[in-house]
Amino acid sequence: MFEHKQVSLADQVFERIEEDILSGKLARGEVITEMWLSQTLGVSRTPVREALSRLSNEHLIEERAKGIVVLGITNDDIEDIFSVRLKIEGDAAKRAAEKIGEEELKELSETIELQEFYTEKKDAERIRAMDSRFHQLMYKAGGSAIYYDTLVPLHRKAQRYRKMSVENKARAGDSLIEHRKIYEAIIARDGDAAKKAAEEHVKNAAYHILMGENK
Amino acid sequence: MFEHKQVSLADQVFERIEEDILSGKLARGEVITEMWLSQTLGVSRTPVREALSRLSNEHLIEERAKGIVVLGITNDDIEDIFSVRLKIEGDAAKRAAEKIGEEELKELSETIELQEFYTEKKDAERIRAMDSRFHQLMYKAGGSAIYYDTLVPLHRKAQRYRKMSVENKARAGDSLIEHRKIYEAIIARDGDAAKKAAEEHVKNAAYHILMGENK
DNA sequence: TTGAGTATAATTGTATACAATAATACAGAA
DNA sequence: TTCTGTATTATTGTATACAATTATACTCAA
Repeated sequence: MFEHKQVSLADQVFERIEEDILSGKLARGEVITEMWLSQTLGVSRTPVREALSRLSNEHLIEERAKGIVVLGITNDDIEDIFSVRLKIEGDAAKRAAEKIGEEELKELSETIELQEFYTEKKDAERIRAMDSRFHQLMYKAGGSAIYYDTLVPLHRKAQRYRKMSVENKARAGDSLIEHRKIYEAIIARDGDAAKKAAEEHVKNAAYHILMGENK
Repeated sequence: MFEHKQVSLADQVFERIEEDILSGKLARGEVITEMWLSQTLGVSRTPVREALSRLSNEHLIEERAKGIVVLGITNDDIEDIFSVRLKIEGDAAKRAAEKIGEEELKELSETIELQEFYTEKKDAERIRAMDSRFHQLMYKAGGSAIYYDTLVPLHRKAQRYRKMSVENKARAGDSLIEHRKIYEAIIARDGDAAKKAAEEHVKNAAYHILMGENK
């Protein structure tokens, strides 16, 4: 099924550092060096540099003359992310409903099955993975590289931000229900319903993550 | 003024290859290798790889097992780019009007002055540079890294696509007028007017670039 | 002729070595 | 003490060397 292409050290390093930044393990403002990362992670500077280059593109770090300063994301960033997603994710869903192929539909269905399974087992880590997979499949199914590339990093950042999004049981259950609703609209090839459901889903996720901050 | 930070070989290589891809010099589907680029450009593989990594992030190339395949962008991509920009660039302009600082305002003003100067001299290359600068300053002035990072690559791609956007004199003049209108709204701190002007500008650019294709 | 299997070579992924640069510490004078 | 200039050192930028992988070509048998 989900064929795993050879995952390079650079990829692993990227995932690891991104995770550490978004989860807050690497604090905003902290200054680190390539050598330190290289030694800590037990790889040479080459894959580290490649990972840092990507992180820099995504504005998660800033490469200074001497040392790398961790930027991470702020609550304001999260607000902006949902502000943007609110405006375009609906259209991505609509396109998905109109263009998705049989194979992708099957993958989407399987992803939801697994999400349900892990939600019952309360396996937060895998719930997150399925959430990512669902959204990425949906973005991809629309057939637009532009929408995909625009939305994927936004979703990644929002999802991993302090592990807030699907951490608690209530939200995990709601999220599953909302995914199902989007899926149903897509399989029915109902673009408008998919758009509406996706927008609702984004709105709820935004509400949860932003309100959750103040608890 | 516009302080030029040390520009690395990797940066130069990135610019060069991006330009070659977006202008069509490197054709869609073409397969190239790191070594070939390295020799052609007269640098080692290291900066080439760094540049390729970024290009890959932007979906302009695809790194295969053996060789790199040029993706570039299609007319459909251009449509999608304007579809997205149409939805969010207005808000970016609105935020700019609300949050811009004195220093940035001055830069914006100077950029328009220069754009006018180069438009009169019909210096297409520099007109493009000023167009980029204007938009990037506007995105930045809004104070949101998310909007900035989302919009900059979209604008870059649209602008360089086969050098269509500000190539002919008529569009260059209109573009200048539209920039002025956005600028006037921003300096008046009128968010709604800025939003409207920016949306109009995007709409006109889209019309020009998409209709221009069919001539 | 065609197909399978294997050897070869080309290409990428990673590590290391070297060069350039800039921040820091320190010394010395005012 | 405080400021300035210089030397040192830490860090990044680039090149090269090495390892691993995979596509391609070739050989040999059916």
